[in-house]
Amino acid sequence: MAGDTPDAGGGHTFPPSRVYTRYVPLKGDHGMLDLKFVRDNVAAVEEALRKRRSTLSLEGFVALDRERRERLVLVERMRAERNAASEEIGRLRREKKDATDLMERMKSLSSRLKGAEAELPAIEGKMEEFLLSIPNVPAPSVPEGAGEEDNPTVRTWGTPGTFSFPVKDHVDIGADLDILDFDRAAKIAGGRFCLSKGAGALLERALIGFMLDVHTREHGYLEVLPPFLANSASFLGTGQLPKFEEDLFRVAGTDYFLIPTAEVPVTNIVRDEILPVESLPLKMTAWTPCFRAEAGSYGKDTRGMIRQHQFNKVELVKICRPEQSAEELEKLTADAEEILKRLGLPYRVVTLCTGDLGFSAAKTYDIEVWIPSQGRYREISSCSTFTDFQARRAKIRFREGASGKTRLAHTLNGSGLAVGRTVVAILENFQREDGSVDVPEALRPYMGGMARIGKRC
RNA sequence: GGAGAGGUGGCCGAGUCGGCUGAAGGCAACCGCCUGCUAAGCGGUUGUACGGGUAAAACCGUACCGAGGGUUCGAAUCCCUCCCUCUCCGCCA
Repeated sequence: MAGDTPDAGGGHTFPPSRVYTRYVPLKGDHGMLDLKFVRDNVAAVEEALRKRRSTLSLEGFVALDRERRERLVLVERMRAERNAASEEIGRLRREKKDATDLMERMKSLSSRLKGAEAELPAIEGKMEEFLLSIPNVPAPSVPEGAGEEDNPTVRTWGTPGTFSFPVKDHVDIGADLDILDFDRAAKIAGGRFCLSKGAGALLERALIGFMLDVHTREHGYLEVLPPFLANSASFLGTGQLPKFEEDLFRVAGTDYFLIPTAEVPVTNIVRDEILPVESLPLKMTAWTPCFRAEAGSYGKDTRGMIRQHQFNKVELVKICRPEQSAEELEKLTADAEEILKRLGLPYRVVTLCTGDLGFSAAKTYDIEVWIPSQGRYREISSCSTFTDFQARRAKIRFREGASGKTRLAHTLNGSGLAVGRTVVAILENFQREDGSVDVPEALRPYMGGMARIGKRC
């Protein structure tokens, strides 16, 4: 790469783990995430944290903020004095007059100023770290609750089928049909990986094509194919960093992380940009593989392809005006649901309660598909609005036509859908007594007309 | 990997031997004027953040010319480090 200077090791130097591209505030020098909002709404933020069952406390932050402002006033007063004197010196010298007296005095002021300035970064660093760790404030319509069990069901579609024979799970179905091979995947990579073969691989590819086609041709999304690795600044923008590095795979010795969702590269397409208002809502869809470390989920869903280190997903991302975001979330969720309807898979939609809400989200609908072998619904899509949370971090703005003012956009995203889990749902819901699986009508054109997956001969 | 060029405001683009440059000039946008309509033309306005101030404004201050550091009374301008982009050569899907 041009401009790089080899170090002693002959390679590039990247930030060590946990050191990220510094948060760069909006054009400012020492701006904060939403300093004013937090300062002016301490009670509201604390209430939001309580609802989220978070242990974070604003205590200390308020004092830190006061201290910062006191010092800032001091520093800025000194700078003003210095600037005025410097201008005076310039004038004197242009008039060929002596300025050594003033210069001497400024020399001492300048060194005192340096001392005063030196105290600020530490305070601001602490405040910044804190602000980056505050989760988004839940939307007013989000029900309060402690966890998963408190998520209310919004609606249910379809009826779980009944089987006149003992149902098999997708692992057995896949093994019997020789289309899923977890043993060899483990040999190649390890646990939580899958190798699809024959109709299994075709099914996965068909689903990706089907989903993308519906979203681009019928729902008006622009298809994008982004990088599958992204840098730390991008992850900071969408909120996966700095708090959740342990969930990510990092490429050793680099600033690159494997994306855990297309949300990261796609939302960051417009990072640091001011968008023309008429381009909103911006709707994009992308297929990507997703990579997740799944640290802390040991023993959970170890069997099968429900929880993998790598899985395919078709993602929906929207960038819109604040006034549009509530409605756009409903539409986005409906767009994801449409896929399940066309595939004929029974599902329900739940609203995540405050205690179950993700870090960056203000409101989330989970779409859960029926899994016969488990006798319950499992998440297959998660549709969220982040309000201006990601936009603030990633500096995604738009210019209001009338006032000419820039405003933070709202960002949303949702799976449309998780492809691996869709494969699971299809295999299990459409299995037949003889071990074969019916291919949903909508998918057949994408599978060369194949109507049923049977044993290979 | 080797060699070179460059990163300035919404965009393009000047910045001389460091000082009066938040930053010329142009475009775009907005507000007036002019004009059968449109186009052209004329005049004016238009960055962001933080802090102070205000009922809210006005207003005042500070910072920001890729990022970080240094020199200096003073840096877009000088020095160092890093990042990124572009061009050519090499290698490669």
